[in-house]
Amino acid sequence: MEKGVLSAAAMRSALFSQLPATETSRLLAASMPRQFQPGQVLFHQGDTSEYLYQIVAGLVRITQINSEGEQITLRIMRPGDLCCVAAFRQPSYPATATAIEDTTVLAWRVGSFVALTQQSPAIADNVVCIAGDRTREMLQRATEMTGKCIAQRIAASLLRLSAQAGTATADGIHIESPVTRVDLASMAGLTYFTVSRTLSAWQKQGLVRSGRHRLTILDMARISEIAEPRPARG
Amino acid sequence: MEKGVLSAAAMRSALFSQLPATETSRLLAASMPRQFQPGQVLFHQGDTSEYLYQIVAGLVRITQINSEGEQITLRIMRPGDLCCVAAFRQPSYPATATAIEDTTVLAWRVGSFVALTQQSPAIADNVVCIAGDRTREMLQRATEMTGKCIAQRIAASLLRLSAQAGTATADGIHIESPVTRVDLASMAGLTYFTVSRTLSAWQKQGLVRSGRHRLTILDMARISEIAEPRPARG
DNA sequence: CGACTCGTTGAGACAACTCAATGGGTGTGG
DNA sequence: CCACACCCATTGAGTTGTCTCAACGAGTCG
Repeated sequence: MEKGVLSAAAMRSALFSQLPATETSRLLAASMPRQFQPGQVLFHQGDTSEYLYQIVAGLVRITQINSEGEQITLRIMRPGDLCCVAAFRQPSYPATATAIEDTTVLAWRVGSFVALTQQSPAIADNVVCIAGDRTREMLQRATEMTGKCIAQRIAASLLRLSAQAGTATADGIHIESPVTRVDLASMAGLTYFTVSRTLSAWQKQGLVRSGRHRLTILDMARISEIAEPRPARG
Repeated sequence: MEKGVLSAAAMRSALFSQLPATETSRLLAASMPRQFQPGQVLFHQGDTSEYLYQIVAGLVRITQINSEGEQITLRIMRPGDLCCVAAFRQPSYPATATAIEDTTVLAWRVGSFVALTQQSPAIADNVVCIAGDRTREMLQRATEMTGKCIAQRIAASLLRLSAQAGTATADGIHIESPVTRVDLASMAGLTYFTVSRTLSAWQKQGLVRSGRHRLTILDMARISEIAEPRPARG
C-alpha cells in the first residue's frame, strides 16, 4: 500500500479525528507502516508493550487466555481502530493480537507515542476518548457475560461481531470467512455445539442464514431484541 | 471533612499523581466537594453525564443492569478512584454508582474537567493511564466470566473484591459489612445460593471464614490458585 | 470421484438454578 | 435479662439446560 493511501485511510479514524494539520503530520512522521499476514501475531499477551498499532487495512483478532486455558476472543479490530488502548501506559500487553486477514498498520513506539500525547492536548484528548469508549465496551461485555440465558449472550456477541467485522448487504449484515462460529463461541464463552444449535434454531426462524464459513444476519431487529429483551432503559 | 484534609487525601490518587503544583491547584480549584450517604446514588445508568467524581473517603458500588434485568456489580470504588472514566467523553453514564458508606467526593463538571485535560498534558496523561487501567481490568473481567467452572469465577471475584474493598488483618484480608455475598454473587454472575454453597465448602477447608455480613480470606494463596489454576503464562 | 474439513445432530451426564424449609445471629421490647 | 421477631445465611430436593462425546451430513479441494 502506498504511503499517501495509507495516511489517507489512517486519518479517517478516532485517533486522527479533528486533529490540526501539525499534529497529524507529527503523528504520521513518528509512525512506521507495517504489514502482517493472516495468522501473524502483532503482539502476545504478557509481552512487554513496545508498539501501539493503528489498523489501516485488514482485520485483527484480540484474544485472551482464560483460567481454563481457552482462547477467548475479546473483539475484532478493523481499520480505524487503535490497538491497544489498554496497554497504553502498562508494562505489558493484556491480550494477544493476531491478524486474520492481510493487515496494514501504523506502528508507534510506545515511548514516542506517549511523548506525542504529552506534547499535544488534541492527541491526548482523542486517546482519552478512545480509551473511554473501549472501557465502556468492555464494561458492557462483562455485564453481558453474566447473563444466564445463552441465547442472549450469543445474540449480544453476534451484534458485537457484526459491528466489528460485518459488511452490510442487501439481505442483511454479512459476517465473512475469517470469522467463524468458533469466534462466536469463544466470544460468548460457550461451546461450539451450543452455538451451532442456537444458530440452527434461528435459521429455522429466518433470523440468520448460516453456512460454511459465512453467516448473515437477516433480522437484525429480532436479534437485538433477543440480546436486550426489555428495551434498554435510559 | 475539612478542605485541607480533603485535598491531602485526594492527592494520593492516580489522577493527582506526579502533577506539578500548578495543575494540582487548578484541579482542586475547579472541584466541588460533595457528600453522599449510604444508599444515595451518585449517578444513574443512562443519565446525561454531568459530573466526574474522585472518591476521597467512603465506598461506592458500580452496577449495571444486564439484559435479564438483574443488577450486576461491576466493581467497588474506594478512596483514590476516579468515577467514571468510561463516561469521560460519553453523553451518558454507562453504569449506576451508589454510595455504600458515608462517602466524600470531589466533583467536576464534565465540561470544566475536559477543559483542564485539554490545557494540561499532565492531567490528560493521568486520565489516559487510569482509563487504560480500567479497560484492562474490565477486559480481564470479561474473560474471567467466560470460564465454565463456577469456583474460578467466585475466586476471581473474591480477589477483585478484596483488592477493592478489603482490609488486611492478622488473619487475612477482611471484607466488611456493606459488601455482602450478594455483591459477590452479582459480580460472579451467579445465584446467591451457589455462592453460599461454595463459600461453605471453602470454609470447611479453611480457605475463608464467612459469617453474617463479614467475610475473611484466610488462605489467599489457594484462592488465587483456584482463580488461576495454571500460573498465568508470561 | 474420494478424502478431508467444517458443521449439525443426538443421547447421556452433570452442574447450577429454582424454590422451600431450616438454622443461626442480631436487635428490640417486654 | 430473657424471649421474641426479623433478617441473613445455609441446606436440601427436584428440574433444567449446557457440556461431553460420538456419529452423521454436507461442502470443498485435489
